[in-house]
Amino acid sequence: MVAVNPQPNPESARIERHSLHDAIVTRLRDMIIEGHLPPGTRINEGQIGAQLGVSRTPLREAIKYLASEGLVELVPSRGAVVKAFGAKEVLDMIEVIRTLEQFAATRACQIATSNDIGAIRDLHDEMVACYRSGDRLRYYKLNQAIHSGIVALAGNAALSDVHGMLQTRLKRIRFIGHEGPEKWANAVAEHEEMIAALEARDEGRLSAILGRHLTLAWERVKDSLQP
Amino acid sequence: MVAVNPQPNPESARIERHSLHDAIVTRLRDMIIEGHLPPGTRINEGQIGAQLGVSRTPLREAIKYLASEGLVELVPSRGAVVKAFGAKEVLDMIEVIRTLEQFAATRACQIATSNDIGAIRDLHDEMVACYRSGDRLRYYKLNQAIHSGIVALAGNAALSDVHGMLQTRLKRIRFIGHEGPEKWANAVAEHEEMIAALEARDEGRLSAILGRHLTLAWERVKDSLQP
DNA sequence: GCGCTAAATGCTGCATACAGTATTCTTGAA
DNA sequence: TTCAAGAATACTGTATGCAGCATTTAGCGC
Repeated sequence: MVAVNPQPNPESARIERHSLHDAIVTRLRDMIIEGHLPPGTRINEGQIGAQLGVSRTPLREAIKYLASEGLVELVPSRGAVVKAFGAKEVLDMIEVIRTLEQFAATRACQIATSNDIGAIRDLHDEMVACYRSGDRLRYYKLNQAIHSGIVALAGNAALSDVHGMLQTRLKRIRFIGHEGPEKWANAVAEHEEMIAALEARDEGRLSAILGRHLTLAWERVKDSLQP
Repeated sequence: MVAVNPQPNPESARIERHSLHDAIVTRLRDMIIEGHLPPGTRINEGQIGAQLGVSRTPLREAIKYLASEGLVELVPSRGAVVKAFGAKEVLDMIEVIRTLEQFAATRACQIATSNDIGAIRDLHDEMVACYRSGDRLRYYKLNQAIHSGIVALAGNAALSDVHGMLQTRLKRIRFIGHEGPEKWANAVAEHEEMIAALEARDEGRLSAILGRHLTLAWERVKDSLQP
């Protein structure tokens, strides 16, 4: 059975010995995604370090890690700034994600077990419940988990890896996305179709729906972006 | 015109102010790719730092960067080890690369200018010359540059980004690949077809050839891998 | 009052120092 | 000889200090 976690935490089974590094990376990443550190912000090492209660050294290491992830940009002699994505860049990312998810869909329909698909279905049902109750944050996280989950069904670590990376870069932007109620309803309906196609193991249909879904995701966010 | 560099160095136009970080990252990466630091090796910060003539601090930051790139693995309290890829992982990476390159091929045939394609052709011709003269290292670098170049023709930064990342992880392995003379000859012939399809802007054919090419790339390397 | 220059402040980049943990070596007994 | 336990060593993880660069502010001429 393939791992399907909301938090793609590899080896979450074993105890966490001690890893300040991971803690800082995760914390910083969340601060960026949740908008505490808006795009364009210069990261002041002294200030953030004091805020997190750590010295500059491990903080700097975490920043370098996030720089490689593409969330921050390293400017020589001026530190790191939170990366800002323009409309074209976002569209590009979405198109790559579409390509990856469609590839994943094909594989998933071929090799996924019923249990695997059932796990996705459970996530979906939970997500629909959040939709009905208006729990936006939780809905959003489950939404991401479903997409990551389908990708995970393909059983390809490299695929999950790059997909997760692009998804992370887009997280802050997609969070803005589902604004209007009717758009939100559409998104839920699309997901419903997705799950149905997955359960029917209909590669072509799943692929088509995913493609459409991401096109609509683009429609939802594009107006809130700078050129 | 899209950038087509053997070294995918963004903004190589502007002067390099000072960036020990980049220097160390590049150096370390090369040491891993070229096999100076074989997979499984524990990176001794003191030793490598002394060897490169830098203190541990910037070296550690570079290591974290490469960890995010997937070239090294961070083991708590035991530092970093050079990541070793098994056969399945390599196959997975190749399949993702195939997906990405095929997507790129479609776009490239649509939007690339004749100049762009001419640049790729030049790289190819140079590569063939290296093949004839037996300049393996240069051949290898040009080979990578051609693949990166075609991807770059799609004009999608995120695509180039993830493709480059996976290609980097595979570099050391692919370098082992082209061993036998007849296999090498095959690879060159495939490339010839690729360029022809690109010049004809034949999306389908280019895509098919790229797919075949990567399948054969897998055939070339798979035997030299651990399970 | 406005623009330009220069001092002063703040921050980054790098090195070093120290504490804690893993690993290796040594010593002793079975 | 082999194994085990403890000491010694080596290395990682984190903090701190200092030098150099960027930015801001103050002073001065116009």
